[in-house]
Amino acid sequence: MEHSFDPHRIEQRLYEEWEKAGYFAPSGNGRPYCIVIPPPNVTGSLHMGHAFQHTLMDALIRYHRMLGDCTLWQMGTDHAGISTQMLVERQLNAEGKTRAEIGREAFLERVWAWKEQSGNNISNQLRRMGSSLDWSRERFTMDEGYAKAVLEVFVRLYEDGLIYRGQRLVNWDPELKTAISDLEVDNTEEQGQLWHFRYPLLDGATTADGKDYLVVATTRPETMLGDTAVAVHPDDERYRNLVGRRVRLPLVGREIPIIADEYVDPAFGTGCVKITPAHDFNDNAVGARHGLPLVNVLAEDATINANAPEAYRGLDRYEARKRIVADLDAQGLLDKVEDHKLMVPRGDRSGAVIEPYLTDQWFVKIKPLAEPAIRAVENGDIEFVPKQYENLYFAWMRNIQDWCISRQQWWGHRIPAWYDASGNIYVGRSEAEAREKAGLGDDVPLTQDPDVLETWFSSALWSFATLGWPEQTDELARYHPTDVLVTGHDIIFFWVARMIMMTLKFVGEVPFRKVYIHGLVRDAEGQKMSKTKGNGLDPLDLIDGISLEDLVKKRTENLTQPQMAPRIEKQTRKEFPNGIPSYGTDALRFTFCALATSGRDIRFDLNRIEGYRNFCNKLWNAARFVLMNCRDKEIEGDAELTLADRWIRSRTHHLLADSRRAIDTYRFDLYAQTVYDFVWHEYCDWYLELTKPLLWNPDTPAAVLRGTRRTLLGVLETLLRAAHPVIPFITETIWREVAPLLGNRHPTIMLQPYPDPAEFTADPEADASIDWLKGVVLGVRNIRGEADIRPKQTVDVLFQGGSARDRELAAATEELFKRLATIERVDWLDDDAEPPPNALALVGNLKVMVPLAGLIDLDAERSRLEKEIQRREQEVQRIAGKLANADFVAKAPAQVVEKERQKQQAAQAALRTLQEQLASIQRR
RNA sequence: AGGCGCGUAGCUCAGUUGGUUAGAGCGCUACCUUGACAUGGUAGAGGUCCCCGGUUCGAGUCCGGGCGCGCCUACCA
Repeated sequence: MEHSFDPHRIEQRLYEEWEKAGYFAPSGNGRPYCIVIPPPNVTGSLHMGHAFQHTLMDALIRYHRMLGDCTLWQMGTDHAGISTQMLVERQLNAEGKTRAEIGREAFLERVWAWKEQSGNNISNQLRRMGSSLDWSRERFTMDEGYAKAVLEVFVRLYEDGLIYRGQRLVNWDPELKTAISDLEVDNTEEQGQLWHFRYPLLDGATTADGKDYLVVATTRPETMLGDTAVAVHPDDERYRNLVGRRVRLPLVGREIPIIADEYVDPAFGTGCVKITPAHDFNDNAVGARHGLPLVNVLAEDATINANAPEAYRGLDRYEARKRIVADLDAQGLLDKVEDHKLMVPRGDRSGAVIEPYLTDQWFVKIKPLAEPAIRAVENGDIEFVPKQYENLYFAWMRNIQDWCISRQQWWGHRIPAWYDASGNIYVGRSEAEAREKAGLGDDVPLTQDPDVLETWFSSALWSFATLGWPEQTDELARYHPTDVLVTGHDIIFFWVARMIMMTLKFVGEVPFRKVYIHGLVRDAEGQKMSKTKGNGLDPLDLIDGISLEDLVKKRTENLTQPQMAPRIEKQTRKEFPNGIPSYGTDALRFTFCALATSGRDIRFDLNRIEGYRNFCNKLWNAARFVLMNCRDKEIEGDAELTLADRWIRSRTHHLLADSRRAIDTYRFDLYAQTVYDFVWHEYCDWYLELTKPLLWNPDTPAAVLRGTRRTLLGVLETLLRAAHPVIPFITETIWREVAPLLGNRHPTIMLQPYPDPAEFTADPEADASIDWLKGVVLGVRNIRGEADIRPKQTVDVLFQGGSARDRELAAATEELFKRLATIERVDWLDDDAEPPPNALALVGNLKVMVPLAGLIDLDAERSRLEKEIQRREQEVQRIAGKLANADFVAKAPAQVVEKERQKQQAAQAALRTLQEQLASIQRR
């Protein structure tokens, strides 16, 4: 084995080997266990969030595979309609072409080509992360079988009356020229203005204070071209007499009514609201209540259309806004303008300001689907981890709105609906079926709806469509419902909720039994990682390392906002002055697990991954030590276990129980910590050190050596299996060296059983003994450290006082004690003997003394003692306070009181001893 | 505006049903190249558990209020 751990020598080779051997495919007769991967965008590249999520899933998958479950990690990718289309369109534009020029068919060909080319990128990244996905069953949300599932779902929902087409106000992205769903709108607070306009009253009407106009306020002046009423609150005394009268809409000249509606807040502004039913969701509702006409004044690119006065036609909405304000001002109808903060709706992909826009779209009638989906979580068929996310789910589901599923795009599942010349709708699995169902002859020309379904409509079928539905496949029978969905809280509504609804509807069972929600990966400052901010990291760059120059280049290339480049560069140079060193996959995976605390976002920090790279190296070197001392050595035959052997076996028992519990409860952080702590602070810090005196002593009996070597190897082999789910590469590599020495010649650790705590006996007696040994060792080390005794300088130790058990343990562990604390001689003093001047440590009643003998500075020892005395005094005082409290003694459980009494005695005794010691030092 | 969450060492975070001296990693200080590992070892320093009040024999932990931060949802034109 190499002197230090080098991930590059092992990782890729191992993965290829595993994949070739077919270890990732389900096998055996165990209980089925299945996770479907949240399908990454096929044309994207994986970011830190993916890497995080995949690490957790792979840990679960490897764990269950080792438990003997028939384990499937279902692979697949998503066609990601809008994102992908935008991306390919940008490529096209860069070549000076447009989508419209090359036409639908050619464009789609191009997207498919790009998908083929780009898909490999993701596969490669997933492989580098060590993800043990079953590649043989890879699916794509637009592959043939999947398309069939989408078609089937659409048609059946339509037949059940749960999909309908209607003209409604939808969120319209004027840049992409498509409708989007409510969820795809991000509301951001922006600085804007509030314009106050005067709308002249007609027929001589006046307000209560004698004005011949009403003042309405708006943040979007251009929409006034489509106003069809002015509304006031029905109880508003100021305007009550005007309800039913009319105003003249300036610039347009239309006479519009003054109506009364509860929607108006009389306390805001003037209490008069202009109503634009075609361009505002609230106004639309008001309009519907009052039977107002809808006047749409915008074209699909948000320019002003022919329904508006000539002067504004063809103008962009913001240009029109300026003109309208200017024109009103010129007519003396601009009352005032105020600065105003408002929430601006923007498309989550394009960033364009969204317009509420009147169009024909397809909708899913969602309430009937939502009800069973709410019940499934209420009754525990599906459980969220952490639980609090259920509230979020319920809140959204109970207030859910119909879902707009049609998109005016090309890349996606084409809507299976056809229209005849008079606009009648025919839906079917094919045009032929649509005709047949309607009894339509071939002579009636039909045209298919040009639109596609939004991506999340197809993603919603993921759990069952990937397993072969609508066919009743073996996979569907075996792996559905899947066991757990691992995903981020940002897509609970987009995906999780919709998957639950669709799966209940079409499979009649839940898609998964648990939903594990992890946090978002942020940068070291807690900022969200994003391409625009240039603070993202490519997981592969952490695995392989990257130079500063390459990183800067990567972060500043192909920016949608190139003006950010200098800032990104500066920040990058500051944060990574030396680029990023290579840490390897195992270190990265371990970091993700360690950071996966429940329900919070994680901050990714290089210091952290560096620490876990060091951990890998520690494990590597521990293995080197073990192999060095066990290879070609006799380990078969009678064996005798030492106290240290029994102790580490006992600790192993706890490691296994704790690690299983942690994974079973999705506490990946505790799992990582348990493994780390065991490897570093128990196996390496203590056990390996405890074996050295035996291994290097020519007089150690053969049976003891055999016992020690078997324990060294056996515990190492076990902990490798225990840790394999999180650090697969290093554990496999070491395991292949270690397992044969134990007679295990299987080719891979991957298919070995996850270790059972029962393989190792809990041994409280050994635990207590080694704890005692640690106590005396640490006592002496503390003296040595505080007195600045050189590490190589041996000292003598005197024991005094203590119990029979202290004597027993001291005798049993003398050699170990001497080695671990660098001690020359150990002697016992009679209880009544006068010890020589010394530095003192207390372990229970046992005095552990290091004679000063010119080694130890009196002043240093005095201050060490004083510190210790002060601590003990505080303790004594605190306990005395408790025990003096009659209520405590009377009401606390007897055992708690008794425990305090014992502590009290011990602390007092210790304090006395320390004070005597201090006095004896003072005398010198 | 409502809902959810967070606030513990310089930093990032654990802390189960309320009960030893509140822990870890990183960072910091001192010493050390000792035959697995300097990607290391040994010792050490470092805390008003955000604030106020309450329940309790006992609160980092439970309850109420406040402050600060984050997220989600809905928004007054």
